[in-house]
Amino acid sequence: MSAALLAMTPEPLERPLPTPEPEAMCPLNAAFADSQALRTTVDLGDDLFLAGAAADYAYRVEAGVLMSYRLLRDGRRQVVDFHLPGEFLGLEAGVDYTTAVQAITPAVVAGMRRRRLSALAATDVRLTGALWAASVRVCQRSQDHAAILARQSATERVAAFLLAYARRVGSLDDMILPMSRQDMADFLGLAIHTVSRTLTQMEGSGLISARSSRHVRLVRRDRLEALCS
Amino acid sequence: MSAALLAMTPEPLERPLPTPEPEAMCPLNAAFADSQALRTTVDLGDDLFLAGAAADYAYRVEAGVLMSYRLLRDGRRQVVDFHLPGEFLGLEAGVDYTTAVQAITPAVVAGMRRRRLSALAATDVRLTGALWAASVRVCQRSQDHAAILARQSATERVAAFLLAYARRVGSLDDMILPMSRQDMADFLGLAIHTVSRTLTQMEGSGLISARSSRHVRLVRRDRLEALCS
DNA sequence: CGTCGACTTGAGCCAGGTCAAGTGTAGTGG
DNA sequence: CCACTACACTTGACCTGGCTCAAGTCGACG
Repeated sequence: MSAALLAMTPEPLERPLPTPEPEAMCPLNAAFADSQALRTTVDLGDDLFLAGAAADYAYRVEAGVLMSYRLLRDGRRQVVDFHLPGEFLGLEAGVDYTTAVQAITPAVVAGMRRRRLSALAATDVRLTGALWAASVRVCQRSQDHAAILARQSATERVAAFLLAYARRVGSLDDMILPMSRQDMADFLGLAIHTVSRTLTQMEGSGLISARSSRHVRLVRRDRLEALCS
Repeated sequence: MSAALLAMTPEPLERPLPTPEPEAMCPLNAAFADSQALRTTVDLGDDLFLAGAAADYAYRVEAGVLMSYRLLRDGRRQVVDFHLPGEFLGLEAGVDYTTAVQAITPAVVAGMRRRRLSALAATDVRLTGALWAASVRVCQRSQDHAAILARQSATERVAAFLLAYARRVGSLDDMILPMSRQDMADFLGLAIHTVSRTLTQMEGSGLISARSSRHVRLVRRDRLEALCS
């Protein structure tokens, strides 16, 4: 555990990706690559699992994009995070999942029993470290997210989101946003209208350009960065 | 998705602590009880460590209350969490701490090298599990916190905070809040004035009674609960 | 070409932020 | 024992960013 733990670089929303380590090197990827991991496709809009369900499986996103979310008692929805290929789901769960996970594009995931993962981890220190490190990363992301939600203005939130997402997909210029405006809004703690207006303003002032509503290009990254106080 | 609505119980902040297992039973407590853990006192207002420092140590709070926080680039402060006796600090860090930790009352902590903790964990599966579980708990708390920050009104936030804090200290009726109004405000993502006004209103409508500004009594827990949508 | 869902845009309002005094209350020194 | 200071907290007045409500507009698909 020590080595993997110390080698870890928890990645805040907006920090260069911590060296997406060579697939072969990451014990977690290795675990999911083995024959016991079973691939499932998830249709657009379908839930992979629901909040409150027994957290028996962990998943690796093989293709597509998913979104984890919670529903509040009054029906409001809080999007916790988006999940891109290569990322893991459910590692940081306790006994039950605390979020639901839904596909926002058609997706493929590799699922693995968490018991089996635990069993493997019991004999593989590097895997243990990787599991812990994965939780740490989720934790950091969530704290970064909280900081944005607590204090930032609508413009700052949207700018931070665009930059973070661009960084995650490794996009150099333009990118497709797979999520709806509502998904973004529920992630950023804003009304859908505010997200829409903010993007329109940003385009108006030349920060971004939008080929279509889900296809944007970050024209002035520097000025967007400047917005993320 | 429809089913998710029914399944969900996204109790923010206040989910029952995941079995505060008997001290003797928890391998983490055992680890910190050993001779290698060294006790330190932290004066009120002093930092135990700063954000960005090398995360060499993990700590267990022995006495007093501490607070973890981040400073944003523009000087705004985000309080990430409060830490009561028996809780751990720094377990979920990566290479560096991402928050600073400050004592909001005089405090005593037991510190332990994380390398040593890792070494112990390498030969003790139960300790490994406990470490992981601790990260998971931090992660959940942080997601709950994010949900509150994203969507709740000032009144909902304050109510959720009071109830969660009461539950954590196990208070039946009244309790001392060790943190300043500003600390609360920075935790809840509100202006200090809003926190103050909200508490005044709550007292006005009989939800709480305040013997002094930091000594409150939850008079109508039921109605406070009702506020946490 | 019509329909439907996703998105945009406008108008008005209000919760909560800002600015600016006040009111305790705990030290501290005379 | 009483000023005097300092800091934490409260309160008021006002303003504004973002929410709500209510139409549009756009694009995909039959």
